[in-house]
Amino acid sequence: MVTIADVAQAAGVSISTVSYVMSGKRAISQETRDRVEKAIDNLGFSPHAGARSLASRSTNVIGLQAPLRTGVDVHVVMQIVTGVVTQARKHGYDILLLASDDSKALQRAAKGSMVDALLVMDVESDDPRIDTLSGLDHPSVLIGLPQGRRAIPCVDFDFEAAGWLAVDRLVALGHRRLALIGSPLEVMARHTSYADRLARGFLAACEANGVVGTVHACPSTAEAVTTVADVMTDDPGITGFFVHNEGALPHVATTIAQRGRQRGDELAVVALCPDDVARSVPGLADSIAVPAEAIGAAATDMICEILANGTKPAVRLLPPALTGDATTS
Amino acid sequence: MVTIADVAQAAGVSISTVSYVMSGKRAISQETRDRVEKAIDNLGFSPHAGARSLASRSTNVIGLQAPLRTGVDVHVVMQIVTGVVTQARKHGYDILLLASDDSKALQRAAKGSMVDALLVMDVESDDPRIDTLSGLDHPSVLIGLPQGRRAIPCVDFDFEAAGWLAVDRLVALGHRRLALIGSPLEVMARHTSYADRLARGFLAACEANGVVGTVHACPSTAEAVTTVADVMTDDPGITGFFVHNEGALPHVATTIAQRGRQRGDELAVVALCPDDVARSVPGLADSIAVPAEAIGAAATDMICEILANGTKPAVRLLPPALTGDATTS
DNA sequence: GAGAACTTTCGAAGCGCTTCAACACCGAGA
DNA sequence: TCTCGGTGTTGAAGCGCTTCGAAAGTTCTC
Repeated sequence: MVTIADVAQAAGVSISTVSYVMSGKRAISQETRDRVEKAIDNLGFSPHAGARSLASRSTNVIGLQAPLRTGVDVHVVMQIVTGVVTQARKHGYDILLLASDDSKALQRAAKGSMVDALLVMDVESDDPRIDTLSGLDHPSVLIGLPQGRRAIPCVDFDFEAAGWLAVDRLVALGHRRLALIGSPLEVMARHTSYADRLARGFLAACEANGVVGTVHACPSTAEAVTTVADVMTDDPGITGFFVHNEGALPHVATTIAQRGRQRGDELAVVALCPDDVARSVPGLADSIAVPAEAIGAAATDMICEILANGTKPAVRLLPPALTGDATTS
Repeated sequence: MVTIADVAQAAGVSISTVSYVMSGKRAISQETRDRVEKAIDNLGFSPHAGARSLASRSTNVIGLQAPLRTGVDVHVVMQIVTGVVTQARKHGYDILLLASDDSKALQRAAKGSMVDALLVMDVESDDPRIDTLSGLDHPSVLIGLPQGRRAIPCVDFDFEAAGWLAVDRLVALGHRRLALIGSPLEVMARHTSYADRLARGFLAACEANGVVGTVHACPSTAEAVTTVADVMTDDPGITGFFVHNEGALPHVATTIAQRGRQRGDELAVVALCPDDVARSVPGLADSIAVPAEAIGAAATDMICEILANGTKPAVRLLPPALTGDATTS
């Protein structure tokens, strides 16, 4: 193993000079700097992460607690993680993936000085982990938006605004009875933050626009077909659909298209999902993109800024935007 | 911050005694052990990961290079990662998620002493990373099965055997003309290890059984419908289908079921995908499970064993098994 | 009853790095 | 010429832990 001492010797300088060349925390003459950098390259030196973290009291690692269960929104989770990992590297950080989604895992990482900060995904309304995080002296950022006091900074997509946007679009297309085909029942039941916010925005917008809107839970499997069929049978007047359910989307879109053809109706579907998912569903005119990778990147930026400047807690919501036909019409 | 010195003082023993209590590397009397453990609990001590890795020259972290791109098989990737992370914790290891999928990332992690070992997913036939790994003095395991010399241990699902199993099943059901509806063209084109192996097993089994088998690339979007329709039109004699394409599966299954009803034919579909994906597709009688989480766990077990015992490189392929109706019939 | 053979505990030397205080050197101002 | 403020560099003191060699105490064995 090549150590900083080897580099120092090769460059004919002291150990501390090498350290200062690497960190840039003190002025070093160009000449010495060149010599040291050449020695580093020649020897293929890279500093020992553990030694560094011991001496500097920081690890350059961020802990990420991601919901690794298969289920709804695998694509979204994956893209958020990608965004986090990629952006973190740009700030010089690495990502430690925490195994379980409980408070213990967070404490273990923090108290063992394995990470400088924590990023937590899939937060529920009054998640016990929020208290845990407050008790830690490591900064943290939530990806999601819990209810109540917001002691911890949050980053998320603005699902409420997305609800409004979808309704506006459907109303502009002339639809007066709208349905939100949403997350599976269990997700709605446990009041997952985003499902709640989306429904709230959707319903408020319907009311503001003077149109009728209903919210329907929907399994994210092929059974979605039944759900949509039921909705359409129960109220044949519904002509505008807003779908937020990755797994169900293809089934739902197909079913609605078929029915529309059968009935000779002008039915419209606005989907809420990542752009590439939307593109894989044929005949989907309108969609609102969930900028999953951007969410991950934004959360990472925020935590890096906190680490760098010690800034205050904040909430950041990424605004929704229509893609597809709507943008060109 | 609570250090080992605080614990030692509280327990009235020396620092090394505390260390030995934690590591178990030397005999400590029950009495002292109790006292030390109580002190650890009381003070809420957890050792500093960096200090530990500096002194012990091992990090208890495994680097994982996962393909984080969205696309085919998100579920499979996610489940493998879950398997890795979960199993790693059982062995006392944490997972560092590498950002990019190139050799640089591997070297950075290894040479910076950030990890004890490396786990690499999504390996292609002659992947440059294999040479990189050989050059490192960190052990590594591939999740996948590259061609050629196998200097690095590999763990994967036995796709070739899965091809045989599917054919056996379809033949047993009386089908004499079979089609493999496989990965998207780009995956087949770059000769991704698993796609090749699956086709090889499928075709060999067809020949051995004296039946006709053809292999078809298939987009993993709704366009899969067209592909299957074409296949069925081109050769109406095909009655047995083997589908390995997560995204396409629901579309393919539906299309085949419809056609079967229209034509009054007994068509059969065997799917190759994780169990829960299979369950979400209605009317899917037979499926061969891709034990994605088990693959991740097995790879982790292997690397932990190498770390612990310095065992030799090996290849481990998890055998396929039928689930669904077939298991009960 | 003395030495061998354990068992249990401890002291101290690092592991490779960061960082502070201090030093050497330089040209500038008095 | 002497001092002063910079600038560039260094020595040494840790950071918190592991681990080796040895000491101290205990039990056997002949």
